[in-house]
Amino acid sequence: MVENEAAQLDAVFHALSDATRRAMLHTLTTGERSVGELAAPFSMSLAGASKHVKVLEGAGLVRREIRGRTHLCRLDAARLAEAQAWLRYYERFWTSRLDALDALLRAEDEEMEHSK
Amino acid sequence: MVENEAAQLDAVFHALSDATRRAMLHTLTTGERSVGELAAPFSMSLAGASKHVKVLEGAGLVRREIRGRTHLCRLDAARLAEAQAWLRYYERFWTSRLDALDALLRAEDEEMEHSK
DNA sequence: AAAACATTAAACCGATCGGTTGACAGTCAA
DNA sequence: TTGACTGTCAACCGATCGGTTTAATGTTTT
Repeated sequence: MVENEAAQLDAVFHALSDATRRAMLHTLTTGERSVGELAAPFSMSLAGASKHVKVLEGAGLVRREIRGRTHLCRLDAARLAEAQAWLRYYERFWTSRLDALDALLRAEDEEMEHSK
Repeated sequence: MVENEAAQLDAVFHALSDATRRAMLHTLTTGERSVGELAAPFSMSLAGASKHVKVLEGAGLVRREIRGRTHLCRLDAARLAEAQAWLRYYERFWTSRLDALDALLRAEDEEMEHSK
């Protein structure tokens, strides 16, 4: 479905860029759901919701188990972990202010250490 | 530009769903860059790259300072932090060692499924 | 066998996307 | 002042998006 690493992230971030799909993922954190159950909260045709589920599945965020006439969906968070790993690289650019404060405090500690 | 919280996430995740824009963000981690400098690595018209920068700016990931005839861009990671905060809610679905093992085994199953 | 149910498939719609080209505007240097 | 430079804007293109409706597929119930 998705070949390389970049395309993987493309698919995951694109899947997450829609509020309906994010809500579906949130629902799935409380347990597995059929497509119909996932669709219920939205004022949208079932076919429309089904396409959202397919996007989530295509991004690897949801796995589907066909059981009789219902399709049971459950969350697969591994790809979310990859997305977070990507974001983690940028953590230092918003924790830097805290880091700077930390460094400042440590320098003060050291100074006090020297002067005592 | 972006009103509510959901639309905010929409914009950020959408901005991140393109490899060119992700690469631009990565470049900006090493310091500020003009639009031309951001565009240089890509075989793409300047106007095309300029539109990517605008998407990043619209999502609040980049701030721009117009300085003479060049537009200096720098990373603004606060919105990335919000995206990560969203993802953090899902951490418990992959941080468990059992979950990780489970995911691994399922991935192997899937691979065998594809190769048969 | 027939009817009800759960879901996808296909065709279609307008909007947006990622990209181009060409014209334009502001700034700097000769 | 005349160019060169940096960047945006506007119009356009084909592809994809999010959504619909209608039809079809397969499953369960009666």
